[in-house]
Amino acid sequence: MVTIQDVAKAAGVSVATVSRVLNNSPRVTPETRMIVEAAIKELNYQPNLLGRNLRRAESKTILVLLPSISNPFYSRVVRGMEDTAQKYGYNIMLCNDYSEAEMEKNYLELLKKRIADGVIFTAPVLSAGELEDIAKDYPVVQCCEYIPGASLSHVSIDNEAAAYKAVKHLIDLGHRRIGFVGTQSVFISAIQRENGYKKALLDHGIEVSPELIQYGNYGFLSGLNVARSLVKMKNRPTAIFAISDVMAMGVMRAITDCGLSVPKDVSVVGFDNIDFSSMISPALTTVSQPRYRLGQTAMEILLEQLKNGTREVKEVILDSKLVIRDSTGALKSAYTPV
Amino acid sequence: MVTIQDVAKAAGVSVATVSRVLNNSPRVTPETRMIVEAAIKELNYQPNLLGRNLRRAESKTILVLLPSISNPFYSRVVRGMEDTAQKYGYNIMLCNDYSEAEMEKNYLELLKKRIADGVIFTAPVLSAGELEDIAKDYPVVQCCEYIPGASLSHVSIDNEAAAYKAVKHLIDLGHRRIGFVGTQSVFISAIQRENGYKKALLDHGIEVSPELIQYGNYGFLSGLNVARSLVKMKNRPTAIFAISDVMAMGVMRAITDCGLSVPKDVSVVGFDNIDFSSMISPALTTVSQPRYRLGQTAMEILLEQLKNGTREVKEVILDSKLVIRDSTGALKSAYTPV
DNA sequence: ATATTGGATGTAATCGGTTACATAGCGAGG
DNA sequence: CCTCGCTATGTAACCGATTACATCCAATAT
Repeated sequence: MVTIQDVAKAAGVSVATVSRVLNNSPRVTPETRMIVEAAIKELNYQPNLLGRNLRRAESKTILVLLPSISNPFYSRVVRGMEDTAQKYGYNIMLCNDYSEAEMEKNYLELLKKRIADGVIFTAPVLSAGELEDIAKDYPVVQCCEYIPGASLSHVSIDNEAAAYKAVKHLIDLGHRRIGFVGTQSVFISAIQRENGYKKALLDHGIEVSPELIQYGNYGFLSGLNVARSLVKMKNRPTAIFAISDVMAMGVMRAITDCGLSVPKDVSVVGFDNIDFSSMISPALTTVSQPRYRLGQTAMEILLEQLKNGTREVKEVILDSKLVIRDSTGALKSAYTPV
Repeated sequence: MVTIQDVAKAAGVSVATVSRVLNNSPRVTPETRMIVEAAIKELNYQPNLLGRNLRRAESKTILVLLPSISNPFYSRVVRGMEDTAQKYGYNIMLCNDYSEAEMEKNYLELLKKRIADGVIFTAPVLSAGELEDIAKDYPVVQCCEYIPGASLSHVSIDNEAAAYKAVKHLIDLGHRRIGFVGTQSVFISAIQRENGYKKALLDHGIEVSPELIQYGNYGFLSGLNVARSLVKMKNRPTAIFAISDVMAMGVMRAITDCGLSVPKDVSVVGFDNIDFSSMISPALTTVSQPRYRLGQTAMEILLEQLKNGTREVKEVILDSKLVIRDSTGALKSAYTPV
């Protein structure tokens, strides 16, 4: 392995000078710089970052925790983080935590072991206290999901407003019996989306019926199962709002399995606008989040914290928008007055 | 930050002894071991891996290059790699190369910079020569895709045999006009799957018609566009084999867009068995690869190479299987004799 | 009692960089 | 001609671990 020593010897200078060239110090004569650069090229030298990072007490890598790369929602978010990190000379370490606290804790050890300088959570399952403990020692940002109580930076959308918009769209189409397919999870988005659903109903004089609210576990199959019970009701809903596209796909399947059709018999709205939501048929009406910008902003906040050493808590809310496709249609069974 | 020095001081021993405790050296009295361990716990000490790795000249992390985490095929593959790496005390560094040679080269610098000890490619776009250059200095394994010429280890399935099986299934159902939707890419899987398609036809006395072979770029939209031309032919195929599930979804959309139905009018077979292939309706008949084991095996080979310092070239072919779902059906327009 | 041995522990070199401080060399000003 | 000051470069300490080698001590052999 070629080291800075070899380069120094080859160039006939000291290691300090080589280091100065590497770090663009102005205290180097143009000629010696040329000589050193020639030697670097000649030997095909790359500095050993373990040595550099040890000395500088930094690793130039950021931990990014996400539930699983199989969740298609996060790919654009990650892209935003990647691009931003790269712009500032950082690498990211992408880790699947599979929504397991133990996994998250394991990966967080990398901070203490100096393999990473900071961490972005996308959907933490750790408690507010645990997160705040980390944040005492290291920069932390939450992206997408966040823990309301914790005094930690986060960037996210207004899930309640977004869900409100989605349900209002159904109401505007004439629907009055609107089912909800969600989860009883720790994630704030699930709670806020449910709140948005209820608020939209109430604001439009529609009663919230508990039997129309069903909980699954984010999966396709759970969406399917849960929706089946909705569809099989004697007085079934004419529209269903699901808090994720994958669950919405389960809902659509439940509907077609029962011999009904989307949107003719039941309209369906999802959430997230994953790529597949436009590939299925009928294409899914859903809520689109600014995923790239979510990741980008989170990374910028983190790197800012790292640079300044500050721990200022920033809360950023980005806009979302409803994408209307083919899975929603006007209620046509009756001329219900709006 | 608490260092090994602090622990040594707190325990009243030398750093060497602490290090020996950390590394389970037998040359430590049980009592002093206890004292040291108490100090470690007391101070909540974690060794700085930058120091350790520098000294040991290793990083205990493996680079994993994949086109993009948005490709749902790779999530299980990565899981197999992750679990295996973890078992042997390694971390993985997951990198999206977006099928860009420049990106791949950038990430490979991490090897020379000592941030990673070896690399697994899933779908390299670099040339055989470039890959072999890397392999001179570092352990390299190809997983899923590979470059036929290169003398590098790889683990993969027999794509030709798998495609053959898929097409034979269509033939067995009575289909004779079978379309092919593929890509003209650098990836061997695309070539082998096309070969398998052709071989299956020829082996069953069916002529290969160039007009039934269409190329796109792996995307949903390209699958859709390309399939549209197949479906609109006056003498349209009664079945279509696509080399990826995402393309197959495009194909299905093209068919339904034309007012036809799957599988009644046209049967469709995909490839990869991504999660979504069972969520859409009709559920897609497709080829399932042992994704977890692909990743696991690749990682095992890599770590083996790393441990032994050998560069033995291993070529592992795992089994695949056809998963028959609802997108394929018997040809019923005529009683074609088999 | 002394020499020998072997195991536990300590001392210090080392990995490959960065950087504070030391030094050398040169030009300008008196 | 000497001094001062500035700049380019070198020397060596340092980051936090590991580990070869040295040392110390107690137990055993003679």
